Amino acid sequence: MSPSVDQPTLGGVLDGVAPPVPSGDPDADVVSVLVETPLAHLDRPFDYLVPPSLAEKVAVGSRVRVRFAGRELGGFVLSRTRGSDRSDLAPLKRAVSAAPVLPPRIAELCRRVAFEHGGTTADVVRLAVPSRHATTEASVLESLGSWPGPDARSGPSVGARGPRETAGVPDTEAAEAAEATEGAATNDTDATPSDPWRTYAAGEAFLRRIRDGGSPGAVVQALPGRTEELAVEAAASALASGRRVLVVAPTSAHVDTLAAAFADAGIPDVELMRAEDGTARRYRAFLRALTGQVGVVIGTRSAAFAPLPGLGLVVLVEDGDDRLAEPHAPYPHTRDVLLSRHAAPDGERAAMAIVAVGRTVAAQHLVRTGVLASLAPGRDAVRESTPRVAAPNDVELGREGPAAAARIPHVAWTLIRDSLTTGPVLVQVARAGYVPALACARCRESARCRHCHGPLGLARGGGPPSCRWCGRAAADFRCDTCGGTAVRAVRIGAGRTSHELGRAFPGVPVLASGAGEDTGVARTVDDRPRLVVATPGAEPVADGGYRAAVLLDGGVATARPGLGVAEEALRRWLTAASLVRPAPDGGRVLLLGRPAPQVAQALVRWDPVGFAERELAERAELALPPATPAAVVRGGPEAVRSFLAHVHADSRAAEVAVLGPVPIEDAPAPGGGRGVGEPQAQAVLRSDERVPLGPILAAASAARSARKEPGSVRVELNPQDLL
DNA sequence: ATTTGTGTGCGG
DNA sequence: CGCACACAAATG
Repeated sequence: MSPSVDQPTLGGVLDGVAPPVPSGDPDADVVSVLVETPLAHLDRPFDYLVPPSLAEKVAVGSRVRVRFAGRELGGFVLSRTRGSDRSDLAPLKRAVSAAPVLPPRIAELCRRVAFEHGGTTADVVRLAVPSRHATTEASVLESLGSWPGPDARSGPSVGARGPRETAGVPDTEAAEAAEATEGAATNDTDATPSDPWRTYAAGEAFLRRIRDGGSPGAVVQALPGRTEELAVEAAASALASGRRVLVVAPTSAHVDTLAAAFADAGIPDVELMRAEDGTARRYRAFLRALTGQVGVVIGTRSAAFAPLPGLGLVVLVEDGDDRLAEPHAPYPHTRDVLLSRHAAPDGERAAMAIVAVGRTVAAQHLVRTGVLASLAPGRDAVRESTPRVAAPNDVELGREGPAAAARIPHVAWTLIRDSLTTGPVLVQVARAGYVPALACARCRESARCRHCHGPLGLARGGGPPSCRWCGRAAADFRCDTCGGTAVRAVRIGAGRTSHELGRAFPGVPVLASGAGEDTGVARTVDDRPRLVVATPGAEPVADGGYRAAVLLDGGVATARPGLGVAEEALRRWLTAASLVRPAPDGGRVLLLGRPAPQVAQALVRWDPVGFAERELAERAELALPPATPAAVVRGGPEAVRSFLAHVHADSRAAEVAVLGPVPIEDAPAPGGGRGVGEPQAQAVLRSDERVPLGPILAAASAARSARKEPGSVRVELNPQDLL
């Protein structure tokens, strides 16, 4: 984010030398159209005449079809004016619909996001506006009477219990007026004590500012199980200020849980927006949000663009989850989209709360740069509401001796056995296929550690097989069952591990939960004793909380190469540990498998903020994102080379370091999985923090497009998987 | 990408 | 001079 840079403006007057065209009709009905062309150098609005026959069906924000470079393309009306400085305008070909699906504030949002990521506005609009569903549109139109006319300054009125409509983006005065006149009527907000926010020194002040129509921003470290309450209370405050609320979470399961919490709190007019809902449902939710019929939208990634009028608060839940990273160009992260709705000077200026059990390095960077405040609970609150965590080292595990019958380290066996007497126990394993696990080459029985009988696996970087439980290297393997000495690789995940644990704890029901498992993902389990074996992200919530959790594969999670691996490991452990009862109620967590000590300590001390701070400092020292912005450029060697040539020619790029290009293997070709085996190259651009990379990247893409240079490049800003 | 405009070369 | 082709620029 760099608000100080000059940005092009949608619908702005074209610069450059004006061609000597005669002035057109001063009364002509003219629209500025964002044309859906894939050409990067044509990312600017174009004017068209509105033929009288289409005058009624065309509105600002509506879909149209236009003739462009000889072809008929789709587009969106950005603005409508009388008269034009040129007389040779082409007429609109067709008005697709009167529905103003791309209102100016969302068009501006798309343009800003495109600008920051070096992509085109049309690409971002494709992410923001769902595909049209005519039947649904007709039914919503009928329930509404009519779409707002082109001159309407606000959407249609909302239901009696909904928030008051405010004109466009409500300014502080409008919000204050709403509060002054109707604040007392909505005081069911005050009837609900804002307990979860009292955990934070600045929590109540944060809520008060939202209620007063302000737009504070904060990153909040949530205590286990409190995320939903935090979101509900913040939303109630924004609604009380006469503004609307957007909540974005990584998965449908998160959305369901949040929706249930909002329903319990009696908050009306909540709409859910999820990618998997299908065209009709999705378009319906979108139109209801657009027309001001809902006060709160809760959704997954694509909901970040929800066109809520009078947006007063955006809440981002669990921002470290990789499902919030957009997989389509220009790859904007949900965090960046929502940040644009919070902090952009010409944006909607909504309040913002990033609520997560952990703390991402990216969020900590926003704290460090003063964009968002940091709210973290005190030590006492943490001790009261989190389980006791232990991460025994080799020595501690080694002292156990070779407990012959034990199939897992004695401490873990004892913990699981004792905890199972009163309720469910969670075992977190790495995803199937993620761990290169080993089996006896002869009898296919899984290869076992001779000390603790844990399963053997191979580290990613090579080296001898080692135990996934105690971490000891196993140089000389001998199969317990058949005496074979050779091993072979197998895929091992929740299913396999649950089978093994089932044998270790006969009579105990075992449930495997994971995306790649036959049994699928379970969302909840009851309070009865049970072993639950889950892969990260697929942990069911236990009624009453797990009595204990054992986190296997700790070393696998932290030993992989790559930026953000430690952060991701800690996030996964915290997520699993958050499902365990707090320490005062006996909750215990055991982290096994030789995790990196600093990361393990961050879990033991339950200190995600401190960890993120140290990680951020390290990234700053190494000039890595997010401390230092970086972009990855991938594609055919020639395409990458020409892209870099344009970057070098850009005077703004004087402070931009170019690393590479280097040949890479296995990279997916831009635009899909095709082109496997074609040579690929990668370069990394690294910027001085004051030089935003977005416009430089966009200019290089535009130049390549204008010159019809062959091939394509994939440009991604601050990717999670750098290195 | 497609169209439109401009320049150049060569045959007439 | 007129036409065909090549290349560049614009695309409303």
